[in-house]
Amino acid sequence: MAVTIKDVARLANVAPSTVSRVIANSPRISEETKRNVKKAMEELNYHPNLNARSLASQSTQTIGIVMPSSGDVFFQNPFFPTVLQGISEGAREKKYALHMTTGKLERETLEAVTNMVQGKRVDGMILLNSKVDDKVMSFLKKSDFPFVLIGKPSNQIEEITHVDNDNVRAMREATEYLIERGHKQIAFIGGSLDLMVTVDRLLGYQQALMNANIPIKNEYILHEEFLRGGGQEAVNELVSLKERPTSLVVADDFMALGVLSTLDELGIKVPEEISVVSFNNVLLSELSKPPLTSIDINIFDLGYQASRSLIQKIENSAEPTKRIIIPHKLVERLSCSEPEEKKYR
Amino acid sequence: MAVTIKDVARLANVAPSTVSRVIANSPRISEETKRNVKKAMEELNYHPNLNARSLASQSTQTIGIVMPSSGDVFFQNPFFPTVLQGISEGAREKKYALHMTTGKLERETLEAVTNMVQGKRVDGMILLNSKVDDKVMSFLKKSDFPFVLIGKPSNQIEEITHVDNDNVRAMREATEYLIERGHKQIAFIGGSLDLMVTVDRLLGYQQALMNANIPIKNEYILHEEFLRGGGQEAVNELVSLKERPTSLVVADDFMALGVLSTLDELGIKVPEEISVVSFNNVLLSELSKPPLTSIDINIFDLGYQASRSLIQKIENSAEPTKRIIIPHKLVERLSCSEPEEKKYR
DNA sequence: CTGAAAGCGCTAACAC
DNA sequence: GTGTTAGCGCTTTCAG
Repeated sequence: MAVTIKDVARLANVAPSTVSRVIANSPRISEETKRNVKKAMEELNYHPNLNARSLASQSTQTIGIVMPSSGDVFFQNPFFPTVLQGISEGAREKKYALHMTTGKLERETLEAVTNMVQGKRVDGMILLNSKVDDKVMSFLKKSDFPFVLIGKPSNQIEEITHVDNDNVRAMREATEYLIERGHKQIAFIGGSLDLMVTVDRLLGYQQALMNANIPIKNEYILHEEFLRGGGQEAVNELVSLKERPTSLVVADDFMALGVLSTLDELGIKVPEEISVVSFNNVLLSELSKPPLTSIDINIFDLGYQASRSLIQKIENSAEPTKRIIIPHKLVERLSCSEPEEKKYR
Repeated sequence: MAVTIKDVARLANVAPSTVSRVIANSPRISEETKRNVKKAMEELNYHPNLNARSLASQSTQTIGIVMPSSGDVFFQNPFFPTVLQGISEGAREKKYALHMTTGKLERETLEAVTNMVQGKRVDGMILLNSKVDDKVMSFLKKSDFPFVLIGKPSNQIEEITHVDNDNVRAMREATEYLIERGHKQIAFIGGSLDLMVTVDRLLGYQQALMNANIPIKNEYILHEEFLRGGGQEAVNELVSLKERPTSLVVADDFMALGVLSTLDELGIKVPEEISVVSFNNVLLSELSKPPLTSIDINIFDLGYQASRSLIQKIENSAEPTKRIIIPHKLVERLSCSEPEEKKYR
């Protein structure tokens, strides 16, 4: 059996509770005994049993994450590891660990979450995919269990702490960027309308067009899977239109990559014939041909702020509900045509 | 306070131990009481406290993972999420959860691992990056704690269960593929020699050349970071050689992407002037221009088999040490020139 | 087949 | 400042 607090206590000639206090770094312990106890711990190579500690103290110093179900396309997208990296860094700084489960079906996922929450395995949860009518979220809400959402909740916005970008504005700016470059036929390639991020971006797109008095055409608005395949299909539809768009806003770099490669196969030149602005600015947007002009949404920060604010909430239950907006930035590369003025200079 | 086993026991009119037996699905409990107890659990919405259970039973049903330190380039590479997905799926099937920590420095990582192992947070560990002289690994070995390595250990191969590809053969085949296509000036762009995967692949490369009686030139062998930046630098070095190589084997698709884009900038055509074979076959190898011929090493399976064999080891400590070799496969695309015969046909 | 009781290793009142 | 003691909620002998 492993070395316990009692062994340490015996060796240091103190009571177990004193050892416990030393671990917790209680202020009302004399420096001397602290030293003694620490020496004893070293000597025995003592490490606290975290299960026992969690059981007694009702806290785990662990954050739970609902991963996209294995097999989910989300895994393929660089978004996931990056946001995880951010979460992980925020947790590490506060000495929290990460605990994750997957479920294939929504039912399984819910069960896994219930287990880890009711089973007291974690002190709080970070949710990644804010679906409309999310069972996991309503469970957490009902249980009054600390959680934060990355993305935007579909309802009860004011009552759910979440970390998000201003996707409406971001997409408006992306679209305006194209409008400034003289484009009027701008198509939108987004993900599923079940996702709030798509809803917001579509809205931003429409706002930009309206502000510029450009009519909104339904055949220019496409919804595809957040994956490269989506990009290909979308392009095929768009180029067969009689009024072919001269530019595209694409909701994800990965999709944009599919778009680019399909356009290339069709012999359509970017940016000469079609301009493309995409989202996320993951590494590969720099390596594509041409390099993609992309909105950097600071994915890492999304995760980082999520774990920080979750930990705040865990450690202070009076912490108010918050909405944290992570700034975005348009990164210009070579996938868009130059504005008219420049051309004629 | 949450509902406990006692509440269930009271409602079902049995002893707490009986409830416990029902949870464990003990065979020596009458069907009737089982039903009664289960009904009571439902009624009270009972969920076992996993910390208490772990404390009493000395098992956690969770697997620990050492993540690459946040900030590590490894995170950027699609390898990581894919292997994680495999691990996660293997764990899910056996109802194991995942627990992860990061450390920035090796010291921090070791401490985190020590905490989770000695702290009894996990039943076993999966290690991802087999470095030469790995402290974490020697700690686990010394503690006689179940773990499996993804990759190849730098020593004590026979004593460490690991899941790996046959990287020597894989790279030999990649190189032979180029030789068959008439190439004699073949350069090798790999990662750091601290990584066993690089050592193996370099060996395979050299074997192929030797078998074909092609002299091995040191200036054709480059080691760069496993990231796109690496690819760019490597190309710059290689093209400035007076005997410029006609083909490249690249240890990673991401690097290969950097290679491709640099070659493009230099106006060097692939595959006409230089052929490229790369490794991993991640999604983007299909989307590059030209699409990359790449060795698919089944990253998902690497993770999947790792968690499966870890769980076997956890559940049966007599389980022998194993070496699991995941098959690879060369996926032909368009980044290599055709063999001579074909050209003249 | 089921119950009683002794821990698992730690924390947190409550004493002194 | 430090010790004593009673749990945290579960599993697991040992009886019967």
